[in-house]
Amino acid sequence: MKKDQSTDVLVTINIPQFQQDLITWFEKEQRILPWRENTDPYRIWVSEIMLQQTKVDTVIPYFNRFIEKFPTLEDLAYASEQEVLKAWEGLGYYSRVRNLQAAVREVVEKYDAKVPTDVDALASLKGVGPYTKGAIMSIAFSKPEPAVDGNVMRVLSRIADIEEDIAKASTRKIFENVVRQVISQTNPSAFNQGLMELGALICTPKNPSCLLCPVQQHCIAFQKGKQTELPIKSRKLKKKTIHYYTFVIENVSQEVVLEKRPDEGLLAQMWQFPMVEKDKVSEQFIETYLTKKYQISSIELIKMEPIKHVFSHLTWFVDVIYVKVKDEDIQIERNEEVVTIEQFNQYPLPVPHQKVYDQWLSVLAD
DNA sequence: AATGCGGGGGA
DNA sequence: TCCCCAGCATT
Repeated sequence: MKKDQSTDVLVTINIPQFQQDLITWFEKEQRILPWRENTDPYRIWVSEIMLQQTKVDTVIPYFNRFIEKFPTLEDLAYASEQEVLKAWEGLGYYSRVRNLQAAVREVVEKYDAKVPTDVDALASLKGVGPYTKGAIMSIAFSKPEPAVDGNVMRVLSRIADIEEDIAKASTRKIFENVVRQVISQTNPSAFNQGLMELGALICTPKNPSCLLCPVQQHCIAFQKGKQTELPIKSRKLKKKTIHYYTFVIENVSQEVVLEKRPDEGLLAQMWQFPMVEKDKVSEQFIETYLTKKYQISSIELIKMEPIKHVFSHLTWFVDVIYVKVKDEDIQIERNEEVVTIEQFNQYPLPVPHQKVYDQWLSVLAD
């Protein structure tokens, strides 16, 4: 059974009062954040991409370094992919930055390096979805477009007592319709940011601070005492696990082998210590596998600390093996390189392999 | 409509 | 442990 959410909101909320309460609170209480220094569309854009599924505190240092390195849209467009990936190292969801650079290059070519103010042009850019489009339109261009993220769905589900499952893709549109009805036409930027800031600071997932809430008087869930029961969110299935061996293959010159991951999929185009699924190589044949693959004869294998790494959809268990090679030459494949310690900072590594790298360094220090 | 895609922090 | 986080692309 479905309620008519549109009517619900309209008859229940004093919209002008709600807008004023929210905006006044936001203007007064908003956090000082680097991307709030101005409304440069490029900076807003970068911040919005970084903030996807990522907390503000995590983003801040990345944003500052990124903008310092790529101050303008054109700086980013002309940078090398590897340099850009390196600037994103550790932030996760790396396709975000590859899409961002592709989009920025398109803006340089098609729109004279100006972020398009047209909604559809903006939405057509790689990596710019319904949320990011609305965020840029409202924050950078002051246009009254909805920008519905997880915060907004949580806040509005409580304000308007909406019981739709926010885990479902189709639910976002319901909230966009709600926002279209209640958004401030005169200050859509502060309104949208206010909803999100409220979700981050007051209307939190657990233990919301309703007594401090600037829009408490508008909140149906609070009136009903059911604020902790909203939003409704179905949970998802268990993760898969994969077991790997990874090898720190060090030659007599204290260099190691790195391999580049494929162009698509998990951790695309990132670098790692050579890794193989345990299914493919049983423990007793590791030495055979290595000597054959790298065309070497004299090696010593030393077990290091295993690593567990949890992704959003799967878990890696990685056995780390330190391989000291006595041979002069190592035969490597096309996607591999032999790297010195000094060169390491040029290679973007995912976090689990940064941990391997740290282990290797501490061994060398002994 | 469902799934793949990172990583960190809080309860 | 599980959940959550200023989501998007692909199928």
